[in-house]
Amino acid sequence: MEDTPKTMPRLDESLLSHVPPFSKLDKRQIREILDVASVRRLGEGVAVFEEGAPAERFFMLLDGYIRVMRITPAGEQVIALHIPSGQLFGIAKAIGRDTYPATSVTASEAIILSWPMRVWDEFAVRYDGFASETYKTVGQRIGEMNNRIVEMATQQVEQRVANALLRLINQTGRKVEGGIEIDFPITRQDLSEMTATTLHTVSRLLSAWEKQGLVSSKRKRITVTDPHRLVLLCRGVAAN
Amino acid sequence: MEDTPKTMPRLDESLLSHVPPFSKLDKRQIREILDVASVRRLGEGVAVFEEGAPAERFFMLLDGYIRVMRITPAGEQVIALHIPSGQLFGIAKAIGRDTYPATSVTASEAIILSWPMRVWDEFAVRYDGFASETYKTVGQRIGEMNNRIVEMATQQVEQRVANALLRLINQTGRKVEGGIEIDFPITRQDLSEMTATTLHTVSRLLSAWEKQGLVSSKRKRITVTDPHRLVLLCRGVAAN
DNA sequence: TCAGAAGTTTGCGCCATCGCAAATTCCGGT
DNA sequence: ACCGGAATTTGCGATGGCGCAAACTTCTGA
Repeated sequence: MEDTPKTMPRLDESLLSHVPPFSKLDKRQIREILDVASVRRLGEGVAVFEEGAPAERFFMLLDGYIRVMRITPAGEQVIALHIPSGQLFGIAKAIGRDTYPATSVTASEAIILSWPMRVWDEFAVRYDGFASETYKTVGQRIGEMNNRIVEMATQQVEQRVANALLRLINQTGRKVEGGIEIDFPITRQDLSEMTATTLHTVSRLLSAWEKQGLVSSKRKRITVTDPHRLVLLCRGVAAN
Repeated sequence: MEDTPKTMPRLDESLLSHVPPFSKLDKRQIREILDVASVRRLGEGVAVFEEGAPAERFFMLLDGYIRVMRITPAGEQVIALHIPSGQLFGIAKAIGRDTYPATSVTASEAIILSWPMRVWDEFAVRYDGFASETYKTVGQRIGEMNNRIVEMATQQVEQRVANALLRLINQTGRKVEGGIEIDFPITRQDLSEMTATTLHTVSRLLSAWEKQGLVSSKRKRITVTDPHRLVLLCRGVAAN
């Protein structure tokens, strides 16, 4: 990702033609949609919107990764999920809210389209499939959150971290020689904020797994070399 | 609740006139809606629908409480939330799903209206405010789940249980002499499944709090006698 | 009225995980 | 090439909360 510096894309119809909420539309309609969109290219670690702010725009991630998180009164961060490219986000309107329920930050360099929230209803009535597809997205996110809750309630740290890694390589994995790499820079700290543990514990786990040949990692980079055995860990099967 | 045996209500317009998704409608419209509804009176602990089942109907809780939960492969239960009367539930359609994402069970005696899911779209186009209000409900649930995740990630057991109690008395509390009682039967086990801990730990906490005059409890009944001091506990302030 | 089931309380030992601290490695900037 | 900050690793001690077990209480139904 951040290895390949992004150039500003031309706002071409092909950009959106494979994105679910827009995929049923014809060229003219996509043109209309792009005409009211803004594009931004952001570096890593840049906030797109903050929890509680009035939801004035909604977004679509063209390239890169977005991290959605919340911050506690005590200042601890909890990472809720990562959004891969091709998804809408900040769609407060779809859940009847007028403020953003969480903060979102770029997890890598990213290219983002956005529209003023007021065109939402217009899109919903004018473009067939737009509303229903975005509700599906909401449904998926709810499902993920649900799983997250069950996971945190019933599994222990090792399994949670293994799960998080697998989810990351599923959603954002890139094949490299020797395994599948998480496609954006991620620290032990980040991983700990995704799994409700500490960076120390994550570090210990990764070290142990590296010794056993399950993963290999550098600074801010993690490659899963043996996804299959990692799956076993998730089920609570001890890795010998 | 279960102390006052419920009688089957007449399907009267006034039943729905104060329920958000229907509150903007006139009598004739509510009449139409009731005409296609079924009513059921259920005892405590009865399943309304099961996770994964095709979402053939959606529901509205007229009286009582519903517990929404998931069951892990290992058979552990995790209680996601409680629904108070006056809310729609099982609204898979609103999140673009065709199966229920969780199991729901009556937490008390309950009276439930339901409609076949196929009338959903009809309601959405025909009745002003129906769709937008249900999306708000979805938004609220997402907010609650989010909070739950943050809570489990950052707080320890004592705070989580205190939080759960406060949430319960806010949503379902009933004033009694000496405090606010949770309005449906709830066991230590239930509370532990809401807070990702064990019934033993919950029992110990309640005992300790009872000694300090924060709560009083009998079998399946919990009364919060000093909500204010319980709030302090949530913030991590040690009791006395 | 009694027996069994269901729910609750409490003690005790253990261990997964945290918290703190210190050392080490890596990387970007000048 | 070097310096300083960021990220990572690892050790060690403390402990919150679990798991198991046993006793007790409260309900329900026959």
